[in-house]
Amino acid sequence: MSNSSDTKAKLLESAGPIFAAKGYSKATVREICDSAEVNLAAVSYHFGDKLHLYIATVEHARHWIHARTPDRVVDEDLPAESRLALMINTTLTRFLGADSETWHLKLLNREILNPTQACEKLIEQHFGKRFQELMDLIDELGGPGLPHDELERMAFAVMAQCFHYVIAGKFVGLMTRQSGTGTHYTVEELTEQITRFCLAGI
Amino acid sequence: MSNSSDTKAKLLESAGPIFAAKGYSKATVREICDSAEVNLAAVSYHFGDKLHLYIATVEHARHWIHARTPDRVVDEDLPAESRLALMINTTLTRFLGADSETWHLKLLNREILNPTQACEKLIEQHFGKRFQELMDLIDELGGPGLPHDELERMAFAVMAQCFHYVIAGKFVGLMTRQSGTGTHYTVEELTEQITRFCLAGI
DNA sequence: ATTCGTTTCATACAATTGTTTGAATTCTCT
DNA sequence: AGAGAATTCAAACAATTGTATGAAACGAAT
Repeated sequence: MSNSSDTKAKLLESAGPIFAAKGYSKATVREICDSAEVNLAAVSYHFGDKLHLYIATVEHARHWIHARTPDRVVDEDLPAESRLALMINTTLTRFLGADSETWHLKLLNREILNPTQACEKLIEQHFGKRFQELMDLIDELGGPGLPHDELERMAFAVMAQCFHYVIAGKFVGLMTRQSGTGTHYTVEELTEQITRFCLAGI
Repeated sequence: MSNSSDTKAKLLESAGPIFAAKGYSKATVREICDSAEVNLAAVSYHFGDKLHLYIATVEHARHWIHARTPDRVVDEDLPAESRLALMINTTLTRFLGADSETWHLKLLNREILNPTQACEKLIEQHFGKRFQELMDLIDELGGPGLPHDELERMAFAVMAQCFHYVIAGKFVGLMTRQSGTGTHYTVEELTEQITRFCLAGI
C-alpha cells in the first residue's frame, strides 16, 4: 500500500479544479497528472480509467460540500417570510458565496447544468428534498387551498430566480457588459431583491 | 460559383442538428460532412475551419427562428401590463412553442447556456435590443425614479422566469418526475403565471 | 472545343488523446 | 539483508481529430 493513498489523494485534488474548470471531456489526463506531479499511468493504475477518476472526483466534491455547508436548521417559530428569506439566502450563499470559487462547487454547478451519469441521482436527492421544503413553505405562505400544481409552479418561480445567476451566469455577464454597467451583484442584494419579488408574487 | 451555395447549404443544414445535439467540441467535422454527403475538405474550403462553420450555423439558426416567429409589433396604446404579457408570451413561444424541438432552437439554447464566441454576435444582434425594450417597459411600469441597476435586476428577474424552463429543462424534468406529477406546462399557463408574478414583483 | 477559375475528391499530415507495457524502483515483511 | 509484492516511470501504441495538399472533375465564357 505504502504511498498509494498519497498519489490517489494528489490526483483527486488536482483533478477537481481541472474538471471543474474545463469539464470532463476537455480536461486531459496528462494535464491532471502534470498538475498532480504524478506519472501519466497513475490514473490507469489507481482509478482504472479517466471516467472512474471523474466519478471519484465528484464523490469527493460532494463530501467536501456537505461537510462544509450543512443544511441549516431553521427555527420553526420564525415567520414564514423570514424562513423564505433564509432559504433563499442559503441557496444563494451556497452557489454564489465565498465557496462558489472553490472547485468543489464549480464541479457541482457543472453537473446541474449538464447532468451526467456520475451524480445525477445525488443531485436529484439533494435538491428534491429542498424543493419539497420550499413547496411546504409556499403552501404556508399562500394560505391553504392552493392546488398542487400551482404550488409547484411557484416553487419553480422562486428557484428560477436563485438559479438564474448561476446557470446563466456567463450570459448575464455578457449582457451587463454590453449594457455598459459592469454590475456585480452581492448575495445580500440578491437575497433581498428575490425575496421581495417572490413574496409579492405569492 | 456554380454549385457552391448548394454544398454550403447542405453543410449548414447538416451541421445544425449535430452541433445542437453534441456541442461544438464533440461534434466532428467528419461526422458533419458524412451527414451532408459532402467531402471532408468542404468545411475548410467553404468556411475556413470548423469554428467558422459553427458560427455560421448559429447565425443560420438565429435567422431561421427570427423569420419563423418575428418580433410582434406592439400597439403603443396598449397598457404597459398587456405589453409585458405580450413580450413574455413571445419569448416563451419562441423557446417552448412548437419549434422548441427543432435543432435551431436547441442550438441557441446551448449557446445561452454555454456562450462561445458565437454568442456575442447573438446578443449584439438580438438579445441586447430586447433586453433594452424590457427595461424600458419596466421603467414605465414602475414609475419614474427607479435607478438603473434596479431596473436591470428586475429585467433579469423577468428573464429568469422565462429562461428557467428552458435552461434548467432537464433539471425541472427530474424534479417533477420525482414529485410525482408529470406536469407539462403550456405556454399560456406559463405566460399568465409569470406575468402576474412579475407584475406583483415590480 | 479550349481555357481558366472554381469546386470536389482521396489521401496525407501533424497534433492530441486515453490507455498499455514492461522494466525500474520502492516498500513491506520475515 | 533479501524475497516478493506494490508502485512508479519513460516510452510507445492505437485511435481520433482538424487541417492541408495536389490532382481530378466541373462549369461557363470565349
